[in-house]
Amino acid sequence: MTTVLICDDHRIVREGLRSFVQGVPGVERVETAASGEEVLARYPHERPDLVLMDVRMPGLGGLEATRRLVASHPDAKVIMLTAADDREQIAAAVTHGARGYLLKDVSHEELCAAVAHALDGADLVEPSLRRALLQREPSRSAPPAAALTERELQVLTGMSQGKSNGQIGRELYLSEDTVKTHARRLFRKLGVNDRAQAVALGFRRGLVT
Amino acid sequence: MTTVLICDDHRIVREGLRSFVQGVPGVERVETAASGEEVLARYPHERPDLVLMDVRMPGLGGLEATRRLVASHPDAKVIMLTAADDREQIAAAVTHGARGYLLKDVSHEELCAAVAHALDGADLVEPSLRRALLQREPSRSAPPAAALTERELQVLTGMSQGKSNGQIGRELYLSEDTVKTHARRLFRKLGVNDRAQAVALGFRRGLVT
DNA sequence: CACGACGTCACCCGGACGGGCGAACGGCGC
DNA sequence: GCGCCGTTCGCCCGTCCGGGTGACGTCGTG
Repeated sequence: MTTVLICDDHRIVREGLRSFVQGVPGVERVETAASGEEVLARYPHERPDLVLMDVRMPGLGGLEATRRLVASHPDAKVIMLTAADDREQIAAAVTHGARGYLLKDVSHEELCAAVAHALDGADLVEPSLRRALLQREPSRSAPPAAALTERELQVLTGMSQGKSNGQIGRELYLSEDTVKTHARRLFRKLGVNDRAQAVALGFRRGLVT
Repeated sequence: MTTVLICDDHRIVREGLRSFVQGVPGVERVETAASGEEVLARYPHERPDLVLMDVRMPGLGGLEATRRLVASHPDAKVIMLTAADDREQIAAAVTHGARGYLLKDVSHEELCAAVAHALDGADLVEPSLRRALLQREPSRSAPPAAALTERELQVLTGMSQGKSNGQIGRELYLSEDTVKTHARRLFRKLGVNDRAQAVALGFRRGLVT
């Protein structure tokens, strides 16, 4: 029983993907989830053979959801769906444990091929994106793109809503000093040095919405 | 011959929408376009009865495309598709000439109903969004969403790239004090009080990328 | 058990930021 | 000509922010 689990917060995208994936030979069941949290909750029971996950989602983003899923289920196969041909996002997707990534603009054939290959167990990359990746300078050995912790993500979310450290602290029942500690740490991880940069990067990577 | 034209840069979304819309009684032909430019080019020849347009698209955004389309074809019916339940975006959609707006998370039934009503000639709003709009305080009679000037947009862009006021000033050949003046003004216009909020709003409104 | 990662809190300090205010110039429209 | 707007620049001041450092507790892993 070959099952594919689709995760996206937009019903339209879920249905679009479903109609695409249902045509793939070998796929017998297609399930859908509307959030990263839902995937984490359902995966242990349903054990889909492949997860198609959108990067950009409210709450747990696709990246973080994938990281956690792969951490607890190392054999999980995740293909990340990215809206834009953004090297940052793709690199992030791979470092977070995704087996592959697809542009939301893929053709029916490309998606079929990708799903089929992934079900075969092969890691894969979308051809046009592979080219984009290969074009990049091989110099910088890639900062490991450290994953944010739960708290750090909460603080970043607060920042993206324009809240001050004090406000974030009150909402999370923390002291302002603690929020500042989390802020410092997430700045380090993201490689930025102020909240504006952090917010911008958060949006670009789909950590916040 | 009732025709609906779907416009979105992601094939998956286009196909998802197509599968939704094709089920609507009365719709005989469903066309798709991948950009706002394509819609403007094809509309005069194909004269679709309804256009479903995504707000977030590279190049000509959905808002600008709608504005131009309605300017040249005042009888054009456009339903805007928004990803997030964002009052700002919806208000913008309406002021740009859209007859209605839908969340990308609509159910099949909601979309069918919306399309059917729009084809009937009625202006419409998505129920869950209407509620969100009605919940807002009726006190503030809507700040006209003042447009940013060229300079202000440049400063905001710099902010979204994590630059300090001094850096922005050096790049634009301005004094830091001048940058701060533009910053203060764009904060006022956007209704925020620090750069992090401004960056977040910039991303949400698509002012920066 | 010891170690590391995470979370919580605290202190100090310098600098960047944000707000209020004033001022001057050029262009545009009436 | 007058007024409005956008742009440019300056000053003051309070404050929040960001960096450094230290500390303590709790987990889970090795």
